[in-house]
Amino acid sequence: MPRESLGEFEQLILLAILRLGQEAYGVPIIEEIENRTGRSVSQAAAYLTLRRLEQKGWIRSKMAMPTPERGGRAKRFFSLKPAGTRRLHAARAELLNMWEGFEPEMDTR
Amino acid sequence: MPRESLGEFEQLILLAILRLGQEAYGVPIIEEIENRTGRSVSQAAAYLTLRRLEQKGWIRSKMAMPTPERGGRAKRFFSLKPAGTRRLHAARAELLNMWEGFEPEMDTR
DNA sequence: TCATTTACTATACTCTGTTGAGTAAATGAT
DNA sequence: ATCATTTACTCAACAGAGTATAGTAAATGA
Repeated sequence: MPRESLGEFEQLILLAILRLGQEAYGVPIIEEIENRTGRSVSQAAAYLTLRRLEQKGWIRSKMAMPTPERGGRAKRFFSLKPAGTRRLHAARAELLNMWEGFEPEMDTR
Repeated sequence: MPRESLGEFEQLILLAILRLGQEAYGVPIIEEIENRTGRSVSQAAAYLTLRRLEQKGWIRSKMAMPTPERGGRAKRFFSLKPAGTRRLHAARAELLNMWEGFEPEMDTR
């Protein structure tokens, strides 16, 4: 059985979906994480994690029609399910509580 | 080879060490995480993660003398090494960037 | 001497993260 | 039409991180 808490990368994926809203499909999700964290994200890692998150019931997905542009294949769009939003919220609350009062130390390297 | 980024539980352990300062040994580390996150932490999970973090060079440890109290065995005290502080800082920065502008959505439920 | 308390360890296993390569379906050029 | 190119997604194998169950070790107190 999967664990209740979010993995570190799972959390980034959920946050990217939250941020992207209607535009949340594989490629922009990867770009969003790369742009905002500075790390590089492989497609395989992203899509596999997306599938696992869907299996756990934290996100849902739906295929869309292909778009008329070069290489414009059909996209699979993702959105958060209530359970996923709750997990994200819980993960944030945990970290805020752990950081509480120590933000200054953190910011001065 | 271990990965560069912090695992989800590793991050909690490092934060507990940061918070506890001179008092950072196994038992209080576990209690700090339990009290601030509400989840239960097994001793095995904590000590194993501590050992792995030390092997990676992110924390250091030192055995202290036993204390004169019932069951007062020698404690192993932990402290952050510069590399660990940097990883913690980087993990926080990544999440802040991902959350940026979306805190309100997160707080409403 | 032995039960009790505090602190730490061993082992095995599952879940999560990462890599390297590959497939599929669209358009554009010749 | 055919084939290179672009965009989007998939497979399979493995390494790393997280968890559970159980147990050991070294103190004190009765």
